[in-house]
Amino acid sequence: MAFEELVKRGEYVWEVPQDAALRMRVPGRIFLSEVLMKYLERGAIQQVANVATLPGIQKWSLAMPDVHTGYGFPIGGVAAFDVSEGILSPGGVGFDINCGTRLLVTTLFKEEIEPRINELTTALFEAIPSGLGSKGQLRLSEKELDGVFLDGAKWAVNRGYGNPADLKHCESNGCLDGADPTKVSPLAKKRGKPQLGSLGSGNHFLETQCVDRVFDKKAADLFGLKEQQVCIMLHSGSRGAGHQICTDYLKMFQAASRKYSIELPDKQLACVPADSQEARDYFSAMAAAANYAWTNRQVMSYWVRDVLEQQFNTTATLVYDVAHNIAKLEKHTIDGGRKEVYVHRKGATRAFDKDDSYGIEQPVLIPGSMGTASYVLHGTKKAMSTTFGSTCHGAGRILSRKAARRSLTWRGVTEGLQRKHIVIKTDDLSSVPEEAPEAYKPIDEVIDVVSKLGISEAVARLTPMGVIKG
DNA sequence: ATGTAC
Repeated sequence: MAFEELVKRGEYVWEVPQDAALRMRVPGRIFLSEVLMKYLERGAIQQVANVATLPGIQKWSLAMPDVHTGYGFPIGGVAAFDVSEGILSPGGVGFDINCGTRLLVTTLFKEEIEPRINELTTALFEAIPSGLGSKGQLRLSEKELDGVFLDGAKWAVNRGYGNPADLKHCESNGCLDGADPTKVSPLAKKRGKPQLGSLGSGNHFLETQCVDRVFDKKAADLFGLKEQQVCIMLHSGSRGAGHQICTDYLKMFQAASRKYSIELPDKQLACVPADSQEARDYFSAMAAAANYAWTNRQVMSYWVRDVLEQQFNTTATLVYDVAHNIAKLEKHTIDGGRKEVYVHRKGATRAFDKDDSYGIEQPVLIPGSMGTASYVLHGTKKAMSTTFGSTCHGAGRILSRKAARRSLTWRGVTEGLQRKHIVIKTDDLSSVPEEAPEAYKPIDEVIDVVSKLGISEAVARLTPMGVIKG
């Protein structure tokens, strides 16, 4: 599968034709502008085609404009599988189960924060543990950890880490049904237990941002966002627990794929029938990891609020919290009928046209790369009919971590941030070149494509003031 | 992404 085979189906819509020789069951669709086409990897096209061969796939194997090559499924990939004829695949969710984004809005405005951004960033850095292997401040018992897996963000709110209103503003209210801690391995529990309330590493971040532009005043007002207002954005996931759960089930599914005679063009696509015991077990463990991630972001929000209270005698309101690595049981209209499907979103964000948190379309949060803008959007009807209610998840990597380290320096990147008056704090200096804006696609272009496609609509643009890098 | 390896 190569570039020459892509067929233009519309502005920003490129089809990967259904190739019988490859046993594709549906065509692929990749959403790109001419600018983003330059970054498209051959491997990502192949992965879109590979996913199209999996049993029970509906309509299309999709890739968002921030697509890049991942483990089995592309990052930026969306695929829906029939609940009875289809499959579940850990590679379609990703290692960092429920990696996601949360936005809090403060009562402060840019000019109030500007003179104190250094001390605020330092205080946040000291309050929220970050980096590889970082541990949280909580000491959980086995039983409490099971509670986190079962109840998600509600577990934290019940213990005073936030308020009940927070839950209303989380995707799925911060808890996925069907979680079962007995389906989580002892090793995954051991890794997860000390880490609750920690940021992690890599592209995870905590940023102090300000609203740079409002595009949709009605939605922005409802979400509580005004120009120049200061926000805190968190990008984090399920830490070692989710990673271990993914590893455990991938290993199990390698053998199970053979048992169920599922032919795979790539071993990394290991999967099992959606109605099998193995699939039920994976879904229960994945939901537990998803709930851990929501609890993790909820607990970190508590420490953010604690810092705001101490430093500015104020607090912050939760705007929304989205998952962008998850499989969910959803009903969609497919070929005129309503159908239950497992939607795999791997580096893709839910963008429903309805949501009960504000009574309008669902808020969508898209983090940019370090030093660049982030966006608040909302979902659309068009997303419901063309992408199973999904949109992009971020800028999307273009340089590998290694390539970024080779071509960029800590000093150069930090100076670039300084020129934009952005303060940065990190324990891991190697993360600075790896997460530099130059290592990612231009976020404004990605947002432009999803907006022009109509699969989400921009509400506000946020620009960073202080960055904590994991 | 990740106690950066089966």
